[in-house]
Amino acid sequence: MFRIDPLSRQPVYEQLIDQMEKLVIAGILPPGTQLPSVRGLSVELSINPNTIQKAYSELDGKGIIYSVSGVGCFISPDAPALLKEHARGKLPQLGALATELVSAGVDEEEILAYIRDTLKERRK
Amino acid sequence: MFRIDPLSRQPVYEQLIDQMEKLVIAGILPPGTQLPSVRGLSVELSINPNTIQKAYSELDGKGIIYSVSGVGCFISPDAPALLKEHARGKLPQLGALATELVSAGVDEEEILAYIRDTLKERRK
Amino acid sequence: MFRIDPLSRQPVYEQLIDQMEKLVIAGILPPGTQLPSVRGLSVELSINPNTIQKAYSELDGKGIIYSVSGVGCFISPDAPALLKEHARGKLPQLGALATELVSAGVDEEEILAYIRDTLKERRK
Amino acid sequence: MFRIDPLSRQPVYEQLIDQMEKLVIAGILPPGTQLPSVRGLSVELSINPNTIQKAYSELDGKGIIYSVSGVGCFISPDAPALLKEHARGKLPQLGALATELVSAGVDEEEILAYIRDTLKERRK
DNA sequence: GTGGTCTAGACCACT
DNA sequence: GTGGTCTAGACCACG
Repeated sequence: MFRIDPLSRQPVYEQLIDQMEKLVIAGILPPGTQLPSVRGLSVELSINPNTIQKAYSELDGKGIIYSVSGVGCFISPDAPALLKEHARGKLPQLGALATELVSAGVDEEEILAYIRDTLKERRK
Repeated sequence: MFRIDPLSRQPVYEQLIDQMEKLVIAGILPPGTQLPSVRGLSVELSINPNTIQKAYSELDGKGIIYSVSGVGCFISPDAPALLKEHARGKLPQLGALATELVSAGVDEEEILAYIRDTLKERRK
Repeated sequence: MFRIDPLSRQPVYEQLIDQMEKLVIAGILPPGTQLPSVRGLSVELSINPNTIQKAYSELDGKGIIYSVSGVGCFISPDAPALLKEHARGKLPQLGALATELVSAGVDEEEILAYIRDTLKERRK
Repeated sequence: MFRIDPLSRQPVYEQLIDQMEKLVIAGILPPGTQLPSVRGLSVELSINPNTIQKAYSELDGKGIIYSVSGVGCFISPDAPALLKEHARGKLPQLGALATELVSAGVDEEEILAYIRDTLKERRK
């Protein structure tokens, strides 16, 4: 369910958070779904339980999941809304990247065409 | 010439590299230009000389600059070509970001319009 | 009779205790009243019997209720007195909270007015 | 500077957070102040560095402090405003406590008088 | 030196 | 069994 690259510069717990958020956005983890237990996931991914805990704890802090002590962790009802809200905030990041490419001599139309193609590919 | 934000999550030496590369791409630092000395830049930016050194040696490793012992560092003749090559490699990154936004419910047309506007703004 | 929020950070058994105590203070559960059986309450609230048991035994330890083997649990004659005694002990806690708010810049009069309003609301 | 009670039910890292916030509100730690280092504080309080780290990390997440890797942690410029904003949100908590006391038979005037006295004491 | 991440292993409270 | 906290000790990147 999760794929971790321990060699990545990105911390393991952040990889977990990112993947969890993508699964929620994709609707694969709808609100109310119970997440794998801290210990269970830790053996499955051969990662220390504390690292899983840290990821879950941050997601809890963001309101993406809620955890009931002694029971388990669950996707929060507000999770999809929160994440969609947050996504729109990444538009400037995209604009900056595009600007950087154009400055480097990549043609504007090429960029737009590339994005269109990528998204078309996605729809299949 | 350089603006460093010591509070940024991005390491100072990476900020130096990024800005140097942008200046080269913009043609402000054409090939052959001599760079400020490590010591000089360190006092100007009030940054540890080791940090400047690290940025310079990474740029050297990439072939963006070359250093002549006892004389100084200079922009490499291949620098613009190298950087433009490298920029095109970032297209997939842009596609991934766009895909992420669309998955989160941002409209495709909104994304393309945003990029067009950003680039139009840039041309002014 | 009881409302349990399993998502609350407060343990379920403590929620039970608090609500039981409030019912006693309010006079809804006068001394001598028999409490619901552990098993009965557990199915009614869909809660683990152990959790009910823990709440009852803590209340027993405080002297709020007493349990007669094979018969059931009952509100102790001293319960109202005990609880009122205990309530007065919370005054310092209230003072500390008020002090904290004032330190944070909340106006003293605003605090007193808020309390007056809250209590007036209660009397309705 | 900090007093930790390892026997308290409240986690050590939360005790640290609370005390830090109170010091900021009291103006003892104005914005820009550098906090004790993770390791330094850990030996001073004879607490594991990870626990200090967790406290700092949560304060960073809230925006109360910001941490510069390799340099240190500092009180954020927005810290006082953030905390004062948050404090006003505790008014309902105070109202609930007062209601509980009144239900238990404590006189309303006694409560108000107690608060007034506590605050008067504070001003000295 | 600094903050940040990770592992290993332990203990606790709750259900 | 669950999540949560804590300790001990290690390693990394940064300045």
